[in-house]
Amino acid sequence: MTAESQESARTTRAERKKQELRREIIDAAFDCFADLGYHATGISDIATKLGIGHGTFYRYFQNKRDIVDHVIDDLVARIVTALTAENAPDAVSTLDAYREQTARIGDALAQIFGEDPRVPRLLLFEAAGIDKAMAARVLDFFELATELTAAYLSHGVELGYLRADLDIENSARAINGMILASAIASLRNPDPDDQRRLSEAVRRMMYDGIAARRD
Amino acid sequence: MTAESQESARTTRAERKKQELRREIIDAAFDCFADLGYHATGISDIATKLGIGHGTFYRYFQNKRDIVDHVIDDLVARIVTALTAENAPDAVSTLDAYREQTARIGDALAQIFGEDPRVPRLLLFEAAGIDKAMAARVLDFFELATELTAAYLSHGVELGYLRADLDIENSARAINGMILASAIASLRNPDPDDQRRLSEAVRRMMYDGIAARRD
Amino acid sequence: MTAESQESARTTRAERKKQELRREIIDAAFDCFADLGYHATGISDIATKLGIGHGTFYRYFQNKRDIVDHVIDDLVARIVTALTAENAPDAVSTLDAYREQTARIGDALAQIFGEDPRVPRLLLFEAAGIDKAMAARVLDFFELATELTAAYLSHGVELGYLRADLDIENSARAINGMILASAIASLRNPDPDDQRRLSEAVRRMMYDGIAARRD
Amino acid sequence: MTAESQESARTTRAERKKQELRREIIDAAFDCFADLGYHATGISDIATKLGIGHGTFYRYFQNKRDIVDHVIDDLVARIVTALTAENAPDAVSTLDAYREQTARIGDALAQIFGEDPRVPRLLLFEAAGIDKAMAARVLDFFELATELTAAYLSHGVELGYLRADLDIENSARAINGMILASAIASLRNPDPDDQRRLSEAVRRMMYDGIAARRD
DNA sequence: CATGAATGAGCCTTCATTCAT
DNA sequence: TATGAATGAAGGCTCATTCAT
Repeated sequence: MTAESQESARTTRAERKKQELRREIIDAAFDCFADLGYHATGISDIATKLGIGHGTFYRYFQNKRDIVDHVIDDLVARIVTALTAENAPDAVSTLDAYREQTARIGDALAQIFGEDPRVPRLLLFEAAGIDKAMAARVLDFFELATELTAAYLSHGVELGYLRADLDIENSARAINGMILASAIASLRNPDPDDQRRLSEAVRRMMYDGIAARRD
Repeated sequence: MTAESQESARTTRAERKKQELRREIIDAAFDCFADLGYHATGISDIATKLGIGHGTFYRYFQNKRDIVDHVIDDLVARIVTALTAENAPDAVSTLDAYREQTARIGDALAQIFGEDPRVPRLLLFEAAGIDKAMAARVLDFFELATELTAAYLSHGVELGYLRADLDIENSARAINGMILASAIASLRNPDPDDQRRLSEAVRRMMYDGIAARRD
Repeated sequence: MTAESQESARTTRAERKKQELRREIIDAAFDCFADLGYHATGISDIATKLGIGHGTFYRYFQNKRDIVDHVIDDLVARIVTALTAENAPDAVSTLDAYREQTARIGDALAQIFGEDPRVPRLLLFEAAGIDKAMAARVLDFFELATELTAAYLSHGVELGYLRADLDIENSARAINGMILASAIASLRNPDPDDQRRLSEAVRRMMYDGIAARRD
Repeated sequence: MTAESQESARTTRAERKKQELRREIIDAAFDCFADLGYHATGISDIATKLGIGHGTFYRYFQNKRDIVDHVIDDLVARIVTALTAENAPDAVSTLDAYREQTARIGDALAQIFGEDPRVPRLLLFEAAGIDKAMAARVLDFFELATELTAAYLSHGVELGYLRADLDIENSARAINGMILASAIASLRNPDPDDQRRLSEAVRRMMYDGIAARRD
């Protein structure tokens, strides 16, 4: 092994350690922000939770505002991944298959929101109140979610299993609103059965509406 | 005019002035909280906006936390009033009348949310991030809204123009989620036409669902 | 009755009322200062206790600092009166009569200090901490007390029933220190029997000292 | 020098510096409280006197109320040390030795009170007026002083050089009252000669009383 | 590179005092 | 004359950020 490769290896290991600590700081910050709220969280809370000096924090992140951006990045990535993984819009071609896909996506979201209420709390209740820029980011996230949902609807309309006159974008917004309602409901009542019932009600709303059958 | 009635008149005028200023402080606080955010707002911002000394603020409200409660009270009252005024759940008895009522309620909400985006911003984006207690209030508000909506649905099921197997409470949550989505959408895009289209999409979701007709 | 005398009578009555209220304010201030302490007492506390507007206070006294001076004046006058009334230094001419006089004075002081612990508390524990000027007044009061006591001692030395080589002024200070100790002790323990025992110990200290008899 | 000992040395140095600054803050606070009074002293006064930022103060003490407790702790410890050092109650066994011991203790107190009038001023004039809790501490201190003095008297009674019928506790209070009078007198008149004369008058009061000899 | 001591901007809050009614 | 609404100086305290060690 040459001196260079040793050098490289050492650097790499140091680099890896650095990345690890960075990750830990983000996770600790997530915990603190979700538990105490952004404003009530001090940098020292995050540092103490990790057992590091709070000066160290500033070697990894510019300032308090910087870290919360990364925490939210993380959150959004996690949710988008759950929404897209194994569930491409064009993977189905019948209404029944679409219904099943909808259910799968719903389950994935319920998984994320339900298993850790700090996720929806931070995203819905904390983030937007931090400042204008973060509020804009939250709106962007909703818009992104609209686009994702709209892609599914769009595909269904093209294949003919969804209404031809569907207002795709706004229907996507409406559907996401119902998902949002689920997330909020889980904050108050984390019971999985109740969450499943709400999920079911959302799906019936989507497919059957609320009106009595006329036939 | 007797001394007594003068006394009474004077007291009344003073009392009225006091109530007026109280009102103005709530309104100014609403402006500040919605524009700058709760945490970025100082008592002095509120006082300056009114041209009063900041000590005066404390003659009308205990502290910063106190005023925001009153601001939110106000907001909730305004919304609940809009939802219930002239629209008792039992005022209609057919699906068509119900659709119209739904539209009226939707318009009233759009009026409130649309005409002043600071209303949804404060309620949805600022309030919950203030502290745990306020987050709980926001959840309570959603629950209250659920109950209001559920009352409409319940009436419709009883009269037979809504599905007999409707999961009333959860459907109410789903519907409110769509309303919430409208409010959020209006934050990004205040265009009344777009809001109307979204409203329409929500109503079609409720009555027709998204699936293509099988006939 | 002439118009003039009516005028005069009315003025006099008004004047009397004014004096009464002034008195009441001083008493209420005494209560507040003794109970809450000078700094913790607000003008509004005094006004509220009397059921008057706190603006009215300023029609009777210049400011907060002004009233406390009057309260202390009052206190000092009460104590000096008790010390001098019926107990002129030259009223006695034998050691036994002097002992009795000492006991009488001691009783009078115990009366004042013992029956209302707020008196010594305000004078000893509150007053001196208010500001430099008041601290000086308290020192002046101690000096005045020294002079009063010294007058008794001086008379005794002249008549020969007290030691000829007595350092009158400093002995007066020492005696007053013992009285002071009694007042302080009464703050901790208001039991009249204990106070009487302490009084007795002070008198024996004065006449017999603490040493065992050599004879 | 190993890395460990370096580490240890550094820690120790930092620790020592910290303790030093803590000490300096207590001393500066003592100065301010004694000169300006507790209420008139701001944290910034203390910080400015030391040339540190006022935020630094809060790294060493909880709040303004906290520091004054430590200042008083310090004062009490200093006085108690002076009273007990080299002057155990059982170190003497004759009246003459006791007289000398009394004189030594008196000198030690005169030293403390006389050389720095801020000591008695803070303890007697400022402390008790701070709040109820501090007033109680001052009373506790007087009680502690009573016990210390009583121990001396008790020993003297046992050995027979003090009166067998001496009311030990109350005589201790009386003696301490005279000491208190000395301290107060030194506030007005710091002349050492005058203080010595007062000291002497106190001792004669203790041993000879004020009455003329009957022989 | 990690640390935590030091900093001070900035906020909330109190309350003595004034003055229009 | 009595009132109490209005005022703003003043001060305690927090905490994000910096930087010497």
